[in-house]
Amino acid sequence: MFNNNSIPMGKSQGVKRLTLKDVAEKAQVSPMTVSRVVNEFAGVRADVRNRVNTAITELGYIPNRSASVLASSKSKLIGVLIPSLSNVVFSDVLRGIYDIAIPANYQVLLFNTHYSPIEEERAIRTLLGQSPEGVIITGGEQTGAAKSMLAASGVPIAQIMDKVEDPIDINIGFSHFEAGAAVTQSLVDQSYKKIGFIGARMDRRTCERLAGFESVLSAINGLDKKRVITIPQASSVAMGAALFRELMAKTEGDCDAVFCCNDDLALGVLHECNKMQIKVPEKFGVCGFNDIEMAAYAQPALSTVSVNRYKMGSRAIELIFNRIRHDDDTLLASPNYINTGFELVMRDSTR
Amino acid sequence: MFNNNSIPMGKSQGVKRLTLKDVAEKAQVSPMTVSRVVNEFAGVRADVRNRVNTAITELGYIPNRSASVLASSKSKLIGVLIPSLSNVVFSDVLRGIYDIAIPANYQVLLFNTHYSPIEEERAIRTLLGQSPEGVIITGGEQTGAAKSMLAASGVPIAQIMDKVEDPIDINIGFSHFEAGAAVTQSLVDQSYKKIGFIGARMDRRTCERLAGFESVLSAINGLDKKRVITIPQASSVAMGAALFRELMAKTEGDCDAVFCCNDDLALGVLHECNKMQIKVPEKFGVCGFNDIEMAAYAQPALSTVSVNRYKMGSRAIELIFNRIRHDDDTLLASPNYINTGFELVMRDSTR
DNA sequence: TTGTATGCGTTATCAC
DNA sequence: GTGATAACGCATACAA
Repeated sequence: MFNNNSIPMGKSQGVKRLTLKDVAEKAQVSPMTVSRVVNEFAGVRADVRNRVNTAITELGYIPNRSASVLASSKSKLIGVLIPSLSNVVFSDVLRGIYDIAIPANYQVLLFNTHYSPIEEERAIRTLLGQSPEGVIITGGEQTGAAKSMLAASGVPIAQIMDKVEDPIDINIGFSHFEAGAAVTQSLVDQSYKKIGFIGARMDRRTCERLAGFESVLSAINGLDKKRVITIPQASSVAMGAALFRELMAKTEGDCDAVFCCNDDLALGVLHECNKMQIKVPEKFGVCGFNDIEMAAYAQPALSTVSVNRYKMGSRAIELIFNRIRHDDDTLLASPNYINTGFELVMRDSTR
Repeated sequence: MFNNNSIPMGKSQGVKRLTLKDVAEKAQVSPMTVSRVVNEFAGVRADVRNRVNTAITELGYIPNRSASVLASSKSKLIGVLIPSLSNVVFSDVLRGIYDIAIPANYQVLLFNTHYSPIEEERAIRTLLGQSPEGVIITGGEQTGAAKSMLAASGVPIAQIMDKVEDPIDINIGFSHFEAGAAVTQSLVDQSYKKIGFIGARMDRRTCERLAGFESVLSAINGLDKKRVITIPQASSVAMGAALFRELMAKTEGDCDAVFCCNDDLALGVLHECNKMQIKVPEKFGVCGFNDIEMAAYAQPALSTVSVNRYKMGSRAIELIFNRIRHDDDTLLASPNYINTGFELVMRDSTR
């Protein structure tokens, strides 16, 4: 590695910003008329509009949003708070959000909360200072202060990913408890007898999946806490491999299947099984969660749970837009809970 | 899938926003004093500051950024333009950016350009309306209008990912041509004789890698265009598998290695080789690009090229901060090209 | 250490 | 159809 350093440009900051007035003078109209043209108001004569538009392009005028927001209190801004950027799960959600927001001429202000309610609260404070017209936030574990700030803001709030017990406003997601239970029941049905659980990060949603897992196994007296391996750190393929080794060590191999809280971990488990020559799915079943693309291409193809990530994002912002448009019209307003569901995708890593 | 719809809240918009004056009245001081407390200016007596602070928390006051930006022309905003959100490459870059920006109390405004210079130009126009203090943008393929808007804005601009020929301001990245050439040379050195190339998306950087590939093979008379398979669509594991089949069909199997423009494609190729019982690396060599985590866990472990994605993001914003701080001090300013380099990581999918 | 006057660039509102 | 005026909420510059 080497650097090719050269001399900096040393740009000068003192670039006077162009305003409506500059354009107005050039086009021989009042600033107000320019404003009307910029905002594409109907009642401007064609020739005037043309004169203004050429002035705008010739000068390279760009409207000042801060002034506009201040004067009109319309920001065209949606705030989005997610716990992680380095997770396909959230990049898919984000795509869903952007794909609706951008064509509607809205901006997205994105905050990474790093799975911390404290950081989240700080982000919310910052966000609300920008007068967003809506907020999309992950899950329902906000601090009390955060929740009341959001509620007090008076703008539509969508809590996504998770079915939350006491939604602030809109809620879009699915029950991770049910999903965890469904996976576990499926493993039981495939006659695995000694089923373990591997989890990392252990945020609310992961804990719910674990709870679903435990509830199913408890009911049939099949729950053994030795087979539950969790860790607060972030998950990764490498972590999956490590946790699998821990599971095998702790149970002395007395385990014939594992439900991993996500596909990354499961991929690590699969890799480890290959290395240790453990036959999957005959001797050992592996199930992941999320159905990332790689799951279908693993060796053997990974059983997992498919969830509508893109849709959670896109529906969230659609509902927010509904609220924005029909704010005072309760009849036209939309539902405040949408279950995006989940689907078991059983491939070759389980029987 | 099913929905649990219930009755909406129907929030009222008419929430009067709290201002400095409200706090000032409550704390029995002037608005200016409140402003000083909010901005943590030194010269405010402790008891006054406390009175103001309690008033702020009691009322739940949140400063209006638009007004602040308008009055001070300091936005604490960095604009970031990337071509894709659903690509680990960029989520790592983003982490690098956020990890520096947020602790420095800066916001990031993120735009997805979808690999389109037209969308990019539109995004730039929108962005500049928000008075950002710096801009991070991918590569150097902006439209003429985009480039001049950026230059005219007078704020630091960092073009990242790629070594660009005529940088607007700061440039951080590496030569994809050199990287492509290095991979190809390595395959040649491992005595692969009939090397192919598989590429999707074919943006500037991918084309550069291909050019490097071609230059090395041409030099030794080993370039056969039949072995170059490219497609403009997005890449994915599935696409890698499909393109590999196409490569095999077009060359009638007369090919003993392939350089894939990224790891997703390479993973698809590997999967296909397994299915077709083609021995990797003995009969067929596979090399990817980017070194995503999964590469090391593929079967066999994937040879690839490691690049400093996180660093491209973090250095970019660090340099922008340098520019912001030392704007008028040319001596203290930083270099305007930084080569973040690359590294061949040869694993088991090549000899 | 604190307060007052003024302006930032835009839009709402009302004249013309 | 177009223009004048007064906010919007805050920070700069200066006065006290």
